Amino acid sequence: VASRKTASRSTYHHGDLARTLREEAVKLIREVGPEGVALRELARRIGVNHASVYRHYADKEALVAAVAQDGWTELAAAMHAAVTGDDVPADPAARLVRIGAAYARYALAHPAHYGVMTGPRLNEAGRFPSLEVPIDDAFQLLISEIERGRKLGAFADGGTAQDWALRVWMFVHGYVSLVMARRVQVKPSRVEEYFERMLTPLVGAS
Amino acid sequence: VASRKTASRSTYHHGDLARTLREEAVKLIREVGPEGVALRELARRIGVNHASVYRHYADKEALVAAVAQDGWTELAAAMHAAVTGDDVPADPAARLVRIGAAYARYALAHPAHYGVMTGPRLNEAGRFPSLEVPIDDAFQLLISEIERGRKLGAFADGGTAQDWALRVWMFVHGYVSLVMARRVQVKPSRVEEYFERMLTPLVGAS
DNA sequence: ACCTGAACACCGTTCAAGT
DNA sequence: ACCTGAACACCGTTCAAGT
Repeated sequence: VASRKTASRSTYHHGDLARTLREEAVKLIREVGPEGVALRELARRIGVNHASVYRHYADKEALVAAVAQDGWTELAAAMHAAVTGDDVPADPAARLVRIGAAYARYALAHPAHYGVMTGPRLNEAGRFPSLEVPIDDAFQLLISEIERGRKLGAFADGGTAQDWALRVWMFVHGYVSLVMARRVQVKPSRVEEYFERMLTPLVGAS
Repeated sequence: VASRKTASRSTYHHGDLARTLREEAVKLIREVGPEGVALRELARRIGVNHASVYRHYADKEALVAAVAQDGWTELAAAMHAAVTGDDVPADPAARLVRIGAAYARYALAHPAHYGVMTGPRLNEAGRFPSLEVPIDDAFQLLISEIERGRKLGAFADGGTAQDWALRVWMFVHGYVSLVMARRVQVKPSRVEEYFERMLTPLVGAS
């Protein structure tokens, strides 16, 4: 047949509209906050009819869920990077604090995106199971670090490895939320340093 | 002059519309979530013209801020009640855990209301300074409990009393958020018990 | 003084119609 | 196969007009 499958321009003059929508949504969210995303405004900025969004996402919630998933994927990667490479401490508690600090840094560098990731209960009805994949990945990193620590005698009391992983997640999310709400004044350059100072006494690192 | 200042019916046939609006808003938020409040729907339920809302609140955000303030006032009262009366422990860490558990219980009993209280950065531009009053009240309770504990030798390391108060606030908000997002499965009747089990190892109570 | 009706500029979603 | 234009049922906010 005569159709050209390889030509990038042959599919759509914007290239990959689904991807363009997600990227423009991130920008819009950054400007107007997690609540203010509007599909019509989004389409206007890209230069397509607003109805064409529905060719790529079932509805607004589906687009938002895709944006949230992109964010969790990046956040999980940042957490992994925090305990990969040189100058990573060997002390289990210190490693855990590092991972939490990387989480806090990502969230506070992308506050509106983080708002979309944690704000609306997107997968409450099980609509977007793939959203859980990077979230589980991030959580599993905490679990494996804690289990590694337990073999070395850390995090012995206070319940299971999961209990400890949840404690860290609860604390870092609370930290991020309070800094974001300006309940604590922290300069952007001090976000990680202050996080380490706050969490360390709780997990007993030196 | 002939006007009747004392007759309750003479002012408005709904009595106190501002109050009615806030109460109906709480109900509506409970049904549709923190995002779904609509002034027109609110007015429809009460039976007034939607424009009359603007006689009592400058805009939607002002009404939401008033609802949030009502919530913080109730939450602060619940925290005070947790360390008032009989069978309140004397141990400083145990008292702090009790206050946190009362916070968690209130938040998880009124999840949508709590979402309004913590979700949008309502006072970011300093529009609603009175919103800070009950929030400061709640925070001061944490501070004074911690300072009391410090005189007895608790919370000695790890920074100032404010650092410790923030740690507790961060943790309890994170706990509430993760339970609300169903990242942890906790039966409503076990919310306080599980909170105590999670926080106690972090603050070193027996 | 307080409430109403109409108007304005927006939304999300659907669907027949175009190419 | 993919995008468009028009329509529908909603919003928040404003304002002249009613009582």
